[in-house]
Amino acid sequence: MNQPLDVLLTKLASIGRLLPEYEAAIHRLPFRVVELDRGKPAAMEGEVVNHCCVVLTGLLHRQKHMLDGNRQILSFHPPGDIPDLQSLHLRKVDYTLAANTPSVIGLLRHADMHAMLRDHPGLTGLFWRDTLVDSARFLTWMMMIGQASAEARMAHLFCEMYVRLEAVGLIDGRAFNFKATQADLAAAMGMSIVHANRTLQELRSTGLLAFSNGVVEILDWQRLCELAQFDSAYLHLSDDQAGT
Amino acid sequence: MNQPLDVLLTKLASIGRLLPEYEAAIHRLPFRVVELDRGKPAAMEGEVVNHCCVVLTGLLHRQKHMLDGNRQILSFHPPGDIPDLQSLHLRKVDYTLAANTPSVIGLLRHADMHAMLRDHPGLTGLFWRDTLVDSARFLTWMMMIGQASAEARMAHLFCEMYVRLEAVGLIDGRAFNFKATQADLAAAMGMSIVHANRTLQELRSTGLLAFSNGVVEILDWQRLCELAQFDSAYLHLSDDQAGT
DNA sequence: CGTTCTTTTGACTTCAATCAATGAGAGTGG
DNA sequence: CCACTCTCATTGATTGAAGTCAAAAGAACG
Repeated sequence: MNQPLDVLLTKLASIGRLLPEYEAAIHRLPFRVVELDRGKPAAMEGEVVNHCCVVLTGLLHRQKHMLDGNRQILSFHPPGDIPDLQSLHLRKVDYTLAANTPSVIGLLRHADMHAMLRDHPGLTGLFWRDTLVDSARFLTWMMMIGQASAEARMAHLFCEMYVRLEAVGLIDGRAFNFKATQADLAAAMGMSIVHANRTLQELRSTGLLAFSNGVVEILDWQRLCELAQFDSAYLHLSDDQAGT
Repeated sequence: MNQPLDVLLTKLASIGRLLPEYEAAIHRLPFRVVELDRGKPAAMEGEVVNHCCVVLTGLLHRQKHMLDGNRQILSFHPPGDIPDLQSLHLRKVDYTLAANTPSVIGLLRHADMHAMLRDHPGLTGLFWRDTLVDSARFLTWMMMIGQASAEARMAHLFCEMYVRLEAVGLIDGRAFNFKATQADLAAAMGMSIVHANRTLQELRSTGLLAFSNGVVEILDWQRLCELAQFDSAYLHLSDDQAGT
């Protein structure tokens, strides 16, 4: 059965135990499909929402603006993610969620999700866990932005995208799609566009990766991880799924 | 009734609706009191835990180390916080939780908490919400570290501490205890110690605040907020507590 | 009181931001 | 099909913010 929400199931299975009962419940969930052009918002800072969205294809990102207009990209969201799952309990969103690439999303009504979670408390734990993994990624990003060199930061971002996309089967050999512009990368890593460009050139010239036209190819995973000081533990893929 | 966990109730009430039924359930929760000297860890990076801790007095912080030894302080936790609440569903912790000030904490066994949440699904929502507010703070920190000037970052930290401490009644006039060293502030804001020192001097000399011997006094809240571009919305105090 | 931790200062260096152009490609309309 | 416009990537020159190094001065603590 090839249904739109399958990628969500893959994602959930990658971070926890997904019982057949839960799969069935999720497949019963009503959703509305929406297409987004690049740059178009799915949720705006300050808005109060009563639905969340699951990424079906494409790539979304969250960003937050300072009062003076500067923006920080907080995270990227490949298919399978529910970037605004926290809106279930924090209905006023405090970031902008936008399409980084032309994307297709599915809108899930809070009411439907609450009903589903009420009937399946174990699924509540899995969704909660998903928001916690989200949070764990922020910890690592914060550490990288605060402490790592520009080169390490940039390398780390590519490492993370590689591992996360692999978890949902979106890696083709050693290459994957990542259409973020250099301005996006700069906003994500807290550096200027010019510096992002030069940092990328550094990574390319040392033969760690290729990146052009929105396609990344990892050329030396080993050295890339070393440079990035990358340890995928923080993504909590298939580690303790203990539960009670 | 003046019980050790009262400060936890105050904290929970500040971010959501705390029913009498929930208060009673929390007061029935068994816990073990532990005292921590400054610097002593309550949880270590990589450890698998089966309890979490509620801060009763003092101040804890979370920090994460890069492979090369650099550390980033991720958050500070005044009384009422459960800094490692996420361990309920992410049992392998990926940060170190340590006492920033000599502190007293209460250890809560996961098993007891799971049992309590099973009996009170609405309380599950409130605890979930707490972890989401935690996460929302990371978003803002990340934005500040990535985009703001050193002065704005530092000012923002003091603004946040003020508002959070006020929510649990730990502000004395315009002053509050905050015994972090300048090395801690530097590690929290992603800057060098020397620069943290100079940034603090800047804040003092412009008459925005006083800070010495672990006591902060806000001298000009208005201007401090402006400089920090501080907007407390991200702390989600008493905003939408909608639920289903 | 000596030891250790923390704060502060000055001098110097470097990483990264800013400013200012120039290319390179993709899409549009005449 | 070719100008025209956009956006995005790239480069060089310059400036500036923040890091590093080193040392001194205070505080805190047995």
